[in-house]
Amino acid sequence: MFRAVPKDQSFPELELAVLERWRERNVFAESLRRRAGAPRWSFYEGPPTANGPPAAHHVFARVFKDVYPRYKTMSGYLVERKGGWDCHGLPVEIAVERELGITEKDEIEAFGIAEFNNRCRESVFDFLAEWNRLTERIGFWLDLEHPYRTLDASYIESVWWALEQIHAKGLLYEGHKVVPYCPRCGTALSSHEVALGYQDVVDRTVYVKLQLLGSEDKLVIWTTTPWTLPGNVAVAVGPEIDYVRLQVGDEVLVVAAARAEALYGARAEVVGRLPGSELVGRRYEGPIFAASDREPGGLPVVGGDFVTTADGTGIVHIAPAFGQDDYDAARAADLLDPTDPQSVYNPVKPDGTYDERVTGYAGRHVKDRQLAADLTGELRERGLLLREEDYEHSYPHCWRCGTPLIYYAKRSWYIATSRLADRMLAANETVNWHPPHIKHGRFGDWLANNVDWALSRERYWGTPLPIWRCEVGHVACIGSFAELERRSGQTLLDPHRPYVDELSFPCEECGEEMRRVPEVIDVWFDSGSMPFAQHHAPFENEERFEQSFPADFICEALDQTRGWFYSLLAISTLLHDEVPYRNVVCLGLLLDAEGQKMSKSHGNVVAPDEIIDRYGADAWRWYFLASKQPWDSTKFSPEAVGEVVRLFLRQLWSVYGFFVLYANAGEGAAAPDAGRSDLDSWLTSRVHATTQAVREGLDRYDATSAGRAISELVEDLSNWYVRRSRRRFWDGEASALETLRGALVAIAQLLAPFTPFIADELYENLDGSLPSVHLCDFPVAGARDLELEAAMATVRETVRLGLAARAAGKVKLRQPLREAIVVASGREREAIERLGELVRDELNVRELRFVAAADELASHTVKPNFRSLGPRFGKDMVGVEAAVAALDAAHVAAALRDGGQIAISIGGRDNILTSEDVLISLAPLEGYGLERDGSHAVALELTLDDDLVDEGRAREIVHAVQGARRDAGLDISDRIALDLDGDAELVSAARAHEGYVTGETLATSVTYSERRLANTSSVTINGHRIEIAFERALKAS
RNA sequence: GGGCGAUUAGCUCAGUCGGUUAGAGCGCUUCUCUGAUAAGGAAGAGGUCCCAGGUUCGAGUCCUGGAUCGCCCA
Repeated sequence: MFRAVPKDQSFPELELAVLERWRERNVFAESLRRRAGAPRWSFYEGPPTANGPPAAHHVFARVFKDVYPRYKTMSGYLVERKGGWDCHGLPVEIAVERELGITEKDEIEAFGIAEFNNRCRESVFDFLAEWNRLTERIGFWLDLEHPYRTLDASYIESVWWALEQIHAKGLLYEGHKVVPYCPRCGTALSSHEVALGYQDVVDRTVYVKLQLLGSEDKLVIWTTTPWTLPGNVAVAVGPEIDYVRLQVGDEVLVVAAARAEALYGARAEVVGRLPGSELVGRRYEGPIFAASDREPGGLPVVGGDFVTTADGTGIVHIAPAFGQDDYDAARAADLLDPTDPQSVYNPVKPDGTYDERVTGYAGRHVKDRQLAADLTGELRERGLLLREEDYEHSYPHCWRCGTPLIYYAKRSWYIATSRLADRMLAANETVNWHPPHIKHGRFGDWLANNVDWALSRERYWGTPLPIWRCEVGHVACIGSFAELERRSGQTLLDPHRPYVDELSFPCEECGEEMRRVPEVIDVWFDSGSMPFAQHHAPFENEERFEQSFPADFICEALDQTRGWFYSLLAISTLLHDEVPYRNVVCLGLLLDAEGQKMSKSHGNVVAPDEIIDRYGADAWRWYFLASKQPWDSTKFSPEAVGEVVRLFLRQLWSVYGFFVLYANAGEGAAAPDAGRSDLDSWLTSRVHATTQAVREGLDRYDATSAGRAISELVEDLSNWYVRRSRRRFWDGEASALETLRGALVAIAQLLAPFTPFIADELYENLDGSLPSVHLCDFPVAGARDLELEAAMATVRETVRLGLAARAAGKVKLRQPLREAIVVASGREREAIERLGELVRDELNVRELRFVAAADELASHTVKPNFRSLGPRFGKDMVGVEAAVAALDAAHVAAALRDGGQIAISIGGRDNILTSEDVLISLAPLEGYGLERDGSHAVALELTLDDDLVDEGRAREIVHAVQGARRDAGLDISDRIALDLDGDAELVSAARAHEGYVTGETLATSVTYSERRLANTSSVTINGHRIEIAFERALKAS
């Protein structure tokens, strides 16, 4: 006996029971144990930060992180799945700042770095329990007991090792980074802080004329930030851009041709043209503003690809201290040494005032309201000002104090990744991206435009940069705790600040004391180090690193192209010159039902528990996996998950319940077995086809098509196999039951990676030979019977047309009809004849009659098959179309139906067409009840005789009795004593088909008009009344 | 401003190598079937495949330009 299946099973409750079973049987660990020694398939978990609650989009990612490892495990691989937590970083610090009610760095230092970092250490795991609970609840199998944590000393030591390796290769240097900077607060802002403070402002912009040395010409530059002009060291032109020389009054001005009209209209005369490349290398009179440390003379014109003609003049003023483009352009032109911070000319002090070098403006604040006017005034007096105007644009402001930010060069430690850009691009070529456009699109572009990795952060809660430096400037990069302790002679209690900062040691070169630099590193370097750092390699477990590197599979959302996808690749390339992952699934964003990004501030965040408690984890997983391709953004609505439950899970559950009901009911009964039917063979073939499709889908990381293939199978199972096999189940036919059970077990195995709970429940009850479906080997597709699959498709099409004909003739399905006339011949006729019982039964007709041609019922039309003929005839298709149209359709249909050929003449040459090349369709003639689609057609004989009417009435009576039985709450196998009374037409029909009526209703006796039985009901059938009375009879007959 | 992606029925989405009359599910209307089914079946309504050019015998599909939306970067 199988365990009874509750019809209204709550899936969330079922899942909790399955989870309990997994725990008891230790199934996840067992699934790994059974693959010990098997080939490895490596998965890397991209670590989330657990200082906030998990949300819907985390579930989305975790479902995709789960499905492929489960599939690969069932397919025979050892798939270890070590969890991980990203622990450091500014978001954690900000959460603690908020908790402490502070916003400034000096407040943190006053509070104490040790205590501040303690708070961070605790805060980062505030929601750990919730993450662990949700991870388990959604069935994401991940080793949560031994996760890697980026704050652990062992992890940090591995990161130090990596940095030391990079330093040893000469790829770690101190340079400048131009960062958004608040001159009032004296602090740089991170990108998300900048995003908080954009405002539309009107700025005064100026056009400045610069005398080109050795020429009469003057270059015209444009800037929205006049305060940066004292920092000018060069101007940039686009080498590919065309420039014009304009005669304006007695001056010749040079601007981009594309800007000339916008700037001067038709007033200026073009007196010359030249490409930007001819300007590169010339010099202009500068510096623009006098400075005590700068000699008057010439400054260079450089080339820059970033120069556009969208606004301005096409000639860009370059102040490397005040813009990243400027900095990069100056560097590219060798105007500064990236490893020497002093080489960046920066006349502005960190407090936002000019230093003493700037003649006449020292001490003035760059955002002083009067400053721009004063600078402009001086330019006007010196005859350099061409024009000034207001310019409205969006500009970032400090979110704390509202001060306009300036872009300002700060010292920063860099990794020279740009020197390895070619290696990273080569590595990227070997990666299998899903979707593929990421490779050469978003990610490839990012790599091709690679700039050095700005590694350092002037913060507290992070992996400390392991660089010690002496007063002289000698640098030591420490790659292990042991080395640090050896050199310092002290014990390292905690590698975090402030403890690590307390260790110092003499410089090996000059003997001066070396102290650690104050910075911590970018958290992306932490997580990108996980391939080795998660195992504390190379200090220990080196073999575990080697076994798991590179990852076969990683999966994260699209925003990780600049994040983890990059940091993994960069670090792997820096250290090993190897690609760290082979397959990447890159998920789109999760939006709300209106298409808005989910965010706390919008208030449209969906709490995972709401969905799980209402519909269950399987439903949600199935929704994510099978409803659409995951790489585009997904509009998520809870109702859509509910739809999945109804359409897929309930349908599957219902078939499962049906099986158990009849398998248990027929237990012990010696049912005659007619053997496997064509329907059984068809179902088995469909299972094999689906298995093949699921494997192919999952092998190419396309869970969506794999899932849809399973949907179609369950659909076929429920709406065709079971529907057409009811009688056999009722009779307890062993081969039908066994076929259905086999199909359900196979479906459970196919579904295991997708909906692990319901799959396990089905397997447990229907098979159970292993402790869990997740310990099974994934099914392997057996041989398909393609001929039978095609035949069944023809039959189902025939049935569909027959039902349509019934509907058109307004004849109820319970009313038997004499015959159906099917237009079919050859292979199609064979198929329908072979499975004729199905067609007769489903259409409720006594006979099937075949006509080879529907000539009496319909007329033929023929059209060329463009798909097959197009490539053959190309331009001549117009002629082909005409030639085919000119053929006698009935003749063509007859000839081709028997496997013949026809000839058409194109351009004086005969061409042979086969049945492949011509599409035949039918148009019904007037006056026939014919349903047709393409070349298929079915007509019904609608005339009824008494015999048919009686049989129809008998079926109606059976239907009524069954309804009464159900209403009385009888079990399906209860026997009854039956009495029928009422209009003579109905009673006589029942008498005429007494065997049928009693057989169908499990009546052990039937009487007429005696009315001695308990349950009575009255039913009207086609205007006639019948009284049904029955009571439960003893089962023994 | 730059890059990437998307745009197909009221909604959510398929649409293979360019090929015939562009599909499914949901929702809606009507009918029907049912002793597993909260299901199923039939019919109907519902389409400027974002727009404009181009290539082609033939374009939802390829190319160019544009619009709108989203993401990333500046």
